[in-house]
Amino acid sequence: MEQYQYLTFTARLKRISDSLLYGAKDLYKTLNLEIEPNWHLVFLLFKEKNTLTITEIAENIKISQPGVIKIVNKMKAKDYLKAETDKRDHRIQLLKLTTKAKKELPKLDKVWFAGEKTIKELLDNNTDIFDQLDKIENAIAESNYKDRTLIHLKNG
Amino acid sequence: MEQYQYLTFTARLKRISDSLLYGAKDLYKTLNLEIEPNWHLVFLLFKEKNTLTITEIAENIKISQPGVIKIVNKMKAKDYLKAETDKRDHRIQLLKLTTKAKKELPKLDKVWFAGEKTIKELLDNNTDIFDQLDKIENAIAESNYKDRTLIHLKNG
DNA sequence: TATATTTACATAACCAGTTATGTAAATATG
DNA sequence: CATATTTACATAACTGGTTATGTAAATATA
Repeated sequence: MEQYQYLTFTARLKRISDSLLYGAKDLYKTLNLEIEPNWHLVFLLFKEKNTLTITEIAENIKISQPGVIKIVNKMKAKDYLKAETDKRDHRIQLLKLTTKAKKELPKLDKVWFAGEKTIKELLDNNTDIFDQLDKIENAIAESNYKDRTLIHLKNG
Repeated sequence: MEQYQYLTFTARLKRISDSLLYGAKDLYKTLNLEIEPNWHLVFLLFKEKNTLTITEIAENIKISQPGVIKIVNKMKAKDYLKAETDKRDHRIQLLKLTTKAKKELPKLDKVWFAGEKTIKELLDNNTDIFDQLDKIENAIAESNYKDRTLIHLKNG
């Protein structure tokens, strides 16, 4: 399949991201941590702001709002997040880190820092791929896969 | 989150691959095609060999064997693949393209070719990313995310 | 040749997202 | 000020993979 670089691109991205994801799950299990992959994205946001809403989290970590609800509910269930209703707008959940979360954060930070080192290593300290991913994301935002492909089909 | 390039890398790969995946689904639906994303990987293999087994497909398209079973079962249900049992080894399914598949293939090839053009466009004709993905895959194969991260944790 | 191991495929349970849709509260509009 | 629209969150159904485990057939070994 090596000759079909473009046609295998999407599946390849999924395979790599899956491999890192399952690796992280496995790591947390080995370390007896109650966290899951990608929760660190939420924790990172709380470094800059101590109250966040579902919508804010979704916008910032670029995961859909129902996706964020699932993450937040799991984090609540493990006592890492607590919520109170906004007094001025009862639709809004004001989310905060719990005492447990704050207490565990230094330990978790160490694990994420080690994970960051791994990614650096895997990328061989070459940051070019970030620019390339930027370009891809921007190009998709401009016109997505379906629209572009329909145009190519039309133009033969 | 822009400052956390490494920590957001995995989620980013998933997001891009998801976006391309859902785009392809949407495209096929619009074109009233009964195929699904990644089936083209299987079709591509049949260009070189007219009989394949589940295991062979899994090895070549680098999807797990249960994953391939799901794809193959769906392709059978849509009458794109047929199977007969190997007479010498009754565990083995010998898979072949159906008449319908062969008949539709020229049309499908056009769609995949257009999709290939889109990926080229999104990558801005820059093939560097393929080499970078190679490196990442090789590095993971050498030592995976979990093992590497445990070492980094240990070494402080 | 009986038993242990390996192989090929099948099934179950899970995973972390997605889209589509619903509900209730807040805001904008006629 | 009543109604329409928008917003924030919730829920359902689905996606395309994954890992773990099971089963039956084939092969290797004692």
